[in-house]
Amino acid sequence: MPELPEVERARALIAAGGLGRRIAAVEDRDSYVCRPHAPGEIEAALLGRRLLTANRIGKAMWFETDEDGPDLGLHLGMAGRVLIDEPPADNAWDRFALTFEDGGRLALRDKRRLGRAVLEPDLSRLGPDAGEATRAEFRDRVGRGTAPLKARIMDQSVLAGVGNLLADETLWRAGLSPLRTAGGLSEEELDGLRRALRAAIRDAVRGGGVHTGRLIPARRRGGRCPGCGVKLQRATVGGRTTWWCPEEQV
DNA sequence: ACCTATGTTGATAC
DNA sequence: GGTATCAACATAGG
Repeated sequence: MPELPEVERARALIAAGGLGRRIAAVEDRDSYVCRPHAPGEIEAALLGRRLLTANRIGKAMWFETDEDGPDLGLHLGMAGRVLIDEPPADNAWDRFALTFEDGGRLALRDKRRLGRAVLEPDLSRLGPDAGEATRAEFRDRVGRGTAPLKARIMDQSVLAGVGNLLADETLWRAGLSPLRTAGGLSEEELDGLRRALRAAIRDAVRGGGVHTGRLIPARRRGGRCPGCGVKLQRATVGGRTTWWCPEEQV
């Protein structure tokens, strides 16, 4: 699930219901999800503090804490979700959790364990948020290199937040082939790509996730272009399964 | 049983 | 430096 739109919803959930509550306990026993911290380390740093702010760049979230405490970083990985004030999963899928003094709870529920909880997260290698990059920034960063366009927009150091599904949806909306060489796009094409990306993000945040996109339901065997009805093409591009319309995406 | 697939990221090799 | 590949994790399905 989690690409930029899902992460934004998780951030908003925490902003609305997770701030200002005093932390009474921390479940940080999963030393893979909490690496490189040892069990108990995150707990020791956060006990008695409260989350003050809920921030996001791309798919990365972080929260400042009071009393000059460390920031807490959360990443949803490939299958993570944030839950607030829900009972713990009986099956051990809650890989990290804060229990508040009032009895409530904030949990990172993640079967796959590819999510992350970490103190003082390193955000230095992230590009600008995919929804916030200015036109000049976007032209400059996306419109270079010899990698296929899809790989370029999914590179988190170029632009933060675009995942596999959002990439396919965006390229479809923009009418651009995922196979185009990033550096070969015109300024007009780059501007159009930026517009398509911002619209796809806006729609997905409103709709509840990137799955609510127009192309996404057609990304399956025999799927057809929602625009012209031709059979979608499938291939591996940038290491990820990619679907696109061979007619409309040039 | 065995192979493939799946929203991510990181290390590694060319 | 940029790009490509594989591995990390767990589960589902053909």
